[in-house]
Amino acid sequence: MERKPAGGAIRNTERSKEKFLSAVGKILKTKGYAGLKINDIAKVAGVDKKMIYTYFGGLDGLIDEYIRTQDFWSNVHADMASEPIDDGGKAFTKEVFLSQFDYLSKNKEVQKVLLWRLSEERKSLRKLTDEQEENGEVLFSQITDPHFGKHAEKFRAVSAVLVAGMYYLNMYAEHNGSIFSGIDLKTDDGRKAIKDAVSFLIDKTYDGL
Amino acid sequence: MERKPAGGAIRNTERSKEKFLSAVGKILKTKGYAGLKINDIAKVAGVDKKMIYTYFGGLDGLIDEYIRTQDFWSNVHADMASEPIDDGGKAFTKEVFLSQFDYLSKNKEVQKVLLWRLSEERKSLRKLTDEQEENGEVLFSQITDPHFGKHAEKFRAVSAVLVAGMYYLNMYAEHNGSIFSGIDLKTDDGRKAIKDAVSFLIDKTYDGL
DNA sequence: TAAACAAGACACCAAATAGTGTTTAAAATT
DNA sequence: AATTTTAAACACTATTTGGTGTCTTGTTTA
Repeated sequence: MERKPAGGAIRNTERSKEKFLSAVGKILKTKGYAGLKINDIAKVAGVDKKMIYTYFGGLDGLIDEYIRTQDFWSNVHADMASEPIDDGGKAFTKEVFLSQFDYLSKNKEVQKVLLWRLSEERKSLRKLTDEQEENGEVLFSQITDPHFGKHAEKFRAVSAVLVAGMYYLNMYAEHNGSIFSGIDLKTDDGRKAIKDAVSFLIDKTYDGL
Repeated sequence: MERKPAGGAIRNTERSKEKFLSAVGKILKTKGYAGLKINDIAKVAGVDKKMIYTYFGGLDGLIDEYIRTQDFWSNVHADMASEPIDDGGKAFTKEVFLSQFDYLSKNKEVQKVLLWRLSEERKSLRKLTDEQEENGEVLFSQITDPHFGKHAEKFRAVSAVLVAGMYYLNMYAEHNGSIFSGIDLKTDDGRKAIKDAVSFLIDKTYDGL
């Protein structure tokens, strides 16, 4: 019995699966999670929607597999210990936060995922959130908690506000008028002002805690 | 001709309009903007959906009127000059920011509007955003810009990050796992940690700019 | 009180949407 | 080469959705 996966030019399970998954990404990027209708996905993929049921058990299965297989935050947990840390992680924290900010502004897919997570309850998204939280936990418990000692939680709170702020501002720039607090988030100057502010606040936190 | 608006116990235009508008609010609060389907609104209102077309010209008209007639940010532009300002607006800014944070956590409707604005393009929502921006502009140009002089833009950038951060954290707490950077945003302690951090960052900004 | 008006109930249509049954033919197995 | 398997097209159903036409009857006006 045991049938080999189709490797032909016309019928090919793996290739069709890929087409579906990439169609999900394409639609998510352009229309957001609300645009993930099964008919449209099939149309974009160029494969009959029936296959979504046979391959993934349905729309939910496909979407969950998409979320599971994408590595949205690959940039972050990249190189933790590239350089020795002797400043309590100040430079490293700045680097992580600011590169996060730029990464997000470029990557519309991740922006949509952020929005998605705020809008819809979904196990696979929750898992994504938990993993991200675990990831951050490494930075805190390994590097900044030891440095800040009894003020460790305060630093975490500052981080929360800064990261959350950068998340929101990026989503805002994409969808709203782009001007927030009089700063044009779509210009390089505006974005630099935000990054300088974050940098400044990190400095002050390291100085003043 | 000139017919008086129906004031009967059974048929009453104004009352029905109100029912529709309040149904929109109720659904928005519980299910978010995606739940604003015309059939469901009519069901919640207890009035035939046909009336939505005759009164508001359709679903969009109803929704726009809802947005127009609600005063989501009434708490903010309340009392600008309650006390004399001699600290460059430090106390006032803190007060505005922190009360904003608490207000948002209590008011689910406004949370949904924030999310809505990030998700859907809509003139009436855009207008809301612009009005809010104009409102903030008063605080900046009247109070903080003069105080910070050439660093005025830097303070605006800091404000942007802090306000955006508080927006995001409130939405996050409502929908996601509630723990962000190791801080439980649903507990009083966690929320206090965030507020302390914001307060701390404002202090440092006033000290250090 | 009778006539005119309009609120709104009810039934209907059309489009979009998720999901399934049947058939075809491409590719693997024998 | 014949047979079996199954990828995938096609056609279909059911449900949800927005939107409209018609008729009844409460309410206002004359």
